[in-house]
Amino acid sequence: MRLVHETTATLAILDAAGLRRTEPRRAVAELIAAREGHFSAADLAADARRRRLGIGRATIFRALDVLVELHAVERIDLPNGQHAYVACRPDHHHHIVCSGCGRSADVGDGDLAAVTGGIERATGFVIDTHRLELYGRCPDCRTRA
Amino acid sequence: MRLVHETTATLAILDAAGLRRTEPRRAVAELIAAREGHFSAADLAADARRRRLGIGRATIFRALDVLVELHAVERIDLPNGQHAYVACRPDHHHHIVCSGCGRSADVGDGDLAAVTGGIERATGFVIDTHRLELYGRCPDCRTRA
DNA sequence: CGGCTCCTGATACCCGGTCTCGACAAGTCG
DNA sequence: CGACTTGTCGAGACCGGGTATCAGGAGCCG
Repeated sequence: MRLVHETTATLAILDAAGLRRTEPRRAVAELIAAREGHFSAADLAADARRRRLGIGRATIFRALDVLVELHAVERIDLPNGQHAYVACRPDHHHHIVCSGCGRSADVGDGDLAAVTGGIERATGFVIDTHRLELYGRCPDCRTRA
Repeated sequence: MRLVHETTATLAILDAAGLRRTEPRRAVAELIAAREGHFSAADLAADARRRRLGIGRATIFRALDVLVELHAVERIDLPNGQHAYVACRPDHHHHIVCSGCGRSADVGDGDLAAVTGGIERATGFVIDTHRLELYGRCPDCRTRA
């Protein structure tokens, strides 16, 4: 089952980073793996309370910080300006977020380099990093509509 | 002087939207025009206090809402996840933000349509909107370094 | 097992942003 | 000009995401 795989992978990442495998971090990793689409820290806190895990709010934020640091989770900005988190793979990529169900898919840079190159030439800036976020409707939500 | 032009333009936008030209809105427009680079609502509030304008915090947020609505100002997300605002032109575009001085330039979509088209084909999503934010160093900051 | 550290939960706190409310002033109409 | 209507204002309470603090525990190593 995918969930187990994902959480063990997360724990392996902890090992690799020289961090302790603690019970709360394991639990947070499971809560995240059990979610679909983007979620907020408050969502996870609510899940934890519902399951009667004795996990504090601060711990959830700390675990999220760790996972963001290790690129197992990323912070995204919804069109309305709110923050959310999504589980994702650890290399450089972008997200396309479904406005219907909230699920997101990872997408690569594609030919973005050509675009940024053109912008560098036009503006004289040297681009260090970029962030591309896409919003739309996933195939499921479209067929359902 | 650029400041005067910008604020009068902003006031004209208010008229066009059927909103009242009030003293506080005028003042906020001036504060924004006097700023370079991105700024936060707290920055404007501090400016207002320093100049002894009797402008409340809530009013600054309300004025910013109006200007965002009218596309005279845009909300951006800094790489560290914080929110900021930048004055900008009212059509669709993106921002490239200098990590040195904070100034930003507007850039067009370039060939981004090709990139998003490829992503639609690869993922099956239909893309409604996108947000591209670029971070780097402006020509001034580079020559200065 | 002993002990050093890192980690945790509770709680207070901070800060950006919103809501509410009584007062006020912009534009309107007579 | 003056009364009215209603959008807007400032103050301050409030809210929610996120952080700092701190005493107590759990991991891990020897």
